[in-house]
Amino acid sequence: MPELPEVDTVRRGIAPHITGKSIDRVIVRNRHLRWPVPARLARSITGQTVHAVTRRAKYLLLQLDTGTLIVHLGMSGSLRLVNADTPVGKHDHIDWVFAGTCLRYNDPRRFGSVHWTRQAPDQHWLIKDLGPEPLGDDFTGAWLYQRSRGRRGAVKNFIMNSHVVVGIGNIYASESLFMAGIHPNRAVGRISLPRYELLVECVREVLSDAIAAGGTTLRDFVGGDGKPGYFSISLNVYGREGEPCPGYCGASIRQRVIGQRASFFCPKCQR
DNA sequence: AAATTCTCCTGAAGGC
DNA sequence: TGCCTTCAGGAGAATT
Repeated sequence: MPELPEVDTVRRGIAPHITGKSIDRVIVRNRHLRWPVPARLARSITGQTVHAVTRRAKYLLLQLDTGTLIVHLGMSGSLRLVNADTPVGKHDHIDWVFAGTCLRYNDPRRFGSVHWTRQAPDQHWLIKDLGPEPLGDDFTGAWLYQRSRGRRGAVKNFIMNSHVVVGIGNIYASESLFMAGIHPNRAVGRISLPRYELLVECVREVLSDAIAAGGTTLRDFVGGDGKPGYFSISLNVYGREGEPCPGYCGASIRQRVIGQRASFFCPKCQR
């Protein structure tokens, strides 16, 4: 399931191949995604040039002449660069055909989405209320501390809340909290400012390491160059229930469900 | 307001 | 070519 590093890996993979090119044709084979693909999509954007490929949270933003395509990969979506004559596979929903290449959107589980807007992307309803980027200057320990006052939830749910900070999915939430030595179930109101400052640094390190390495995934993810984005990044705790803590503390990694999601942690190192 | 639950969907995994 | 059940997972929507 693509997390922010995977989405950014896709962005970097496709951008050089489509930036500056015009969309010759749009083929929508299956409109059924999380929200229906706009019926007038092809008519709206055919002939327009891609000026930039950027990212906000896990949304990919393709800036065209008169608006922006907002693409989300859900948990099983992928974008691949193929030849226009590459045989169409199951769950290939959309082609954006350019001169010499074709951007193909595939999403077996249909949790992804494609929107077209003439608004500034920051004004779009999917994006306007999102919290700060985890790698941006607005994401600070002071921000987390301030936002956590008077709240009672578990810190893992807190940092996965897109109104608090975007782009931290289930895998990297567990990894960041392990690195920071904070128990995922700890109440947000019972974490000090210095610990939030440490957590921010750990989130940044985990995400930027993953971006540098090309993104992590468990399955389904395919990079913009058509190669699997999968790489054996050393996840310290995620999926490692029962294994020894990488901190050599002698304890073993535990799993429990927090906020309906599997969470992995060391019961000794994380408090 | 904040917290919790529900929802979409397919394919993988596991039991038999 | 085995069939059936269970379940994960992003994140907005609905509910409490």
